[in-house]
Amino acid sequence: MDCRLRRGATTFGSVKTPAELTETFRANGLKVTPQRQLLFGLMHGNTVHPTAEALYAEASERMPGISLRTVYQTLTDLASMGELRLIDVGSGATRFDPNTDDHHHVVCSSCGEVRDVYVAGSDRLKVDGLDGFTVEQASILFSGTCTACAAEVDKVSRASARGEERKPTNPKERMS
Amino acid sequence: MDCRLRRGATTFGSVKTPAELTETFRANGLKVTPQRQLLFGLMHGNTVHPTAEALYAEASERMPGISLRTVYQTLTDLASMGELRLIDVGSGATRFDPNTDDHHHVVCSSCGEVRDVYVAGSDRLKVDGLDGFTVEQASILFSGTCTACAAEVDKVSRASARGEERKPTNPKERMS
DNA sequence: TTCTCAATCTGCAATCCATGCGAATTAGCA
DNA sequence: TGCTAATTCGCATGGATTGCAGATTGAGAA
Ligand SMILES: [Mn+2]
Ligand SMILES: [Mn+2]
Ligand SMILES: [Zn+2]
Ligand SMILES: [Zn+2]
Repeated sequence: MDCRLRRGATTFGSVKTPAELTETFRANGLKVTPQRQLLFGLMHGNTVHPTAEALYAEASERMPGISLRTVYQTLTDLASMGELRLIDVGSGATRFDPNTDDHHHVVCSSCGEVRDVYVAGSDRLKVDGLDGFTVEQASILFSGTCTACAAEVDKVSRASARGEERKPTNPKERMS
Repeated sequence: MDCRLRRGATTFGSVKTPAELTETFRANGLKVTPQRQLLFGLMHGNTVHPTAEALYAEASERMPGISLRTVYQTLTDLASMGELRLIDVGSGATRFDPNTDDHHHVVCSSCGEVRDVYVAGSDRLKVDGLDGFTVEQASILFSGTCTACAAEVDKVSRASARGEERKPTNPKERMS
């Protein structure tokens, strides 16, 4: 199937609904607690690739007192059941992704935004140096500048050309 | 040029020698200390993608008393001058790579070994979902099993078939 | 060569992210 | 309704990296 077809789809691909996750948890002998249900809901259709801390912040609004420990616990459970992917974009904290399709990511080196990208032909890459390695998986991380940040940079450089003050930079960044 | 030509080459590509790095440091107004020279040497031609701790261990043998802080400092300096690449294979600690060629990596999910791979055609990938993003860089991380670990697994499974004990697993692993 | 001082080194504290642990609580079932 | 294993939660712990400041030193000046 052409990956492009996925864009604009009204469903969330193979992503399970909170109700389905409830089923899955019970089927695996795990209890379904209010905390877990809340997190099922927060992750469903979530495309921002949040960190545990970010989810904890959201969860805390709806359920004051929920612990960060429980957020980590539940996310780990979901991941070990294959309902969630752990993403590392090199920004320090692990990001969680309910999209379990075969896809990759772009990260904005300015604001840290992470988006899904679908890559065609990644399995046909000519790779030299494997030297016996049995490759089971490939993950591609693109990095660059999102449209919003590009606009911002543009605005700033124009302002700078007018001799105005420079705006402060945004987040922390590492790995060339 | 065909990447394959790089294999078995007698030089280290664009990698600078310790002497050249000394030049570069002085040219940038940085002092050349014994600690830095030691690290220049330890990194030159180093293909294992060591962590800071690993380098610290090596460095400590030749220069007892050198501090981990200095190792980090020097590696960071080298990286910010573009003489070193920071690699994140998701194993927790950043790995340092004197190979500044355009290349990618394979990591063995069993023993953690990291090897260079040269990928042809990565710039011709069909990527969907970029949605305005300006991509400046793509890094591909392959993961799988190295030949040594594959042999080990094979040996173990054969032993297991004979009813013997199973060997313990190796390192820590995360991210599917 | 000696002087001088900014750059560097080192040890330790602090930070961030994540996990271990154990007492209190609770979901799910009899 | 009551039982009990699973879960929650707060706190301690651990790994990786950076901040800080006093002691040390490379390298240009005299
Ligand atoms: Mn994703
Ligand atoms: Mn490399
Ligand atoms: Zn951005
Ligand atoms: Zn291996």
